[in-house]
Amino acid sequence: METRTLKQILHKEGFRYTPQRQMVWDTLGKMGGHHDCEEIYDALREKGNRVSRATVYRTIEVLARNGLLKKLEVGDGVARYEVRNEDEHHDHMICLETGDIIEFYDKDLERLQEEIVQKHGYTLVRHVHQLFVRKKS
Amino acid sequence: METRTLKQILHKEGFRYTPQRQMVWDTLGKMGGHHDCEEIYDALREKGNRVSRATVYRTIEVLARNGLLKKLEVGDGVARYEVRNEDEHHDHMICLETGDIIEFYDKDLERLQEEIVQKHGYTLVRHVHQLFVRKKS
DNA sequence: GTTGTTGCAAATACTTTGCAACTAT
DNA sequence: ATAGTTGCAAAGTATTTGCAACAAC
Repeated sequence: METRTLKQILHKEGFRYTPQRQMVWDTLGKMGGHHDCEEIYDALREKGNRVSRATVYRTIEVLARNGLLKKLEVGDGVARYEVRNEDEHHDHMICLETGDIIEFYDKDLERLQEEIVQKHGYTLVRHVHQLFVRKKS
Repeated sequence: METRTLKQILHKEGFRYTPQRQMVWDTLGKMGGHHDCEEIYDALREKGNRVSRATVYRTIEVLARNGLLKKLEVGDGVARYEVRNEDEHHDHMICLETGDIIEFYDKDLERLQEEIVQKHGYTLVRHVHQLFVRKKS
């Protein structure tokens, strides 16, 4: 149940701990939800932090590579990120009317996917499951 | 069991029937599988057809909008397209080692998705389900 | 003849990269 | 001191768009 600090995690992976990385991480944590780099960049600048877009992109990449963030691509050409919660996996439901992104998890669904993949002689590494929906009329 | 020609379909939707659109459609049909615009463009030029990239992009868009093509985005920033088969739906399994795209369909999975969406008060419009896999070792 | 379509090149949108200055270790 | 990181602007990649010439209806 050890909660490592960002500094510890970065060091363990051979990366350096910098104020910019901490800022990006903190901001993402405070924002919650799913955000693209531009939003993160704007949020940082608004709070008076001096960071470059390039650093945001690079930091996001480092954080995602180390499992701290989860990348979400909805198909509009913009990558969004969310803080990854170790012990909680979920997929997304995207409302076509409002753009809302709703998280969901279904045990049976997860199991079924594994079975399908196994049946084909593969091992499941990760998956993307997005349900594009509309409010029930 | 009426198989409409591309010409008929386009006309019905208020679009014009042009040799370029027919070429793109034919090429996609002959190629089979999943291809991005550049591949379609190249295939066309190799066969001596004079088409512009812009027309390929625009034609693909028209065909996809009218349900003739299915767009597939794997997360590498390139949209791929495949000829849509009216009465056959499938999802994709992407091999991380070889890049192979395997199609699969599972009835239970489809049903389960519907249930989940309903449970949240929505209607399922479409979905993206991609399983990123690795050959069983 | 009208209006949609094409081709070209320029523009766009998001993301990546080269490089010199800088900073964590 | 060394090697990774930053910021900037420039480059990249995939895709879209303005517009004049053109072709479908």
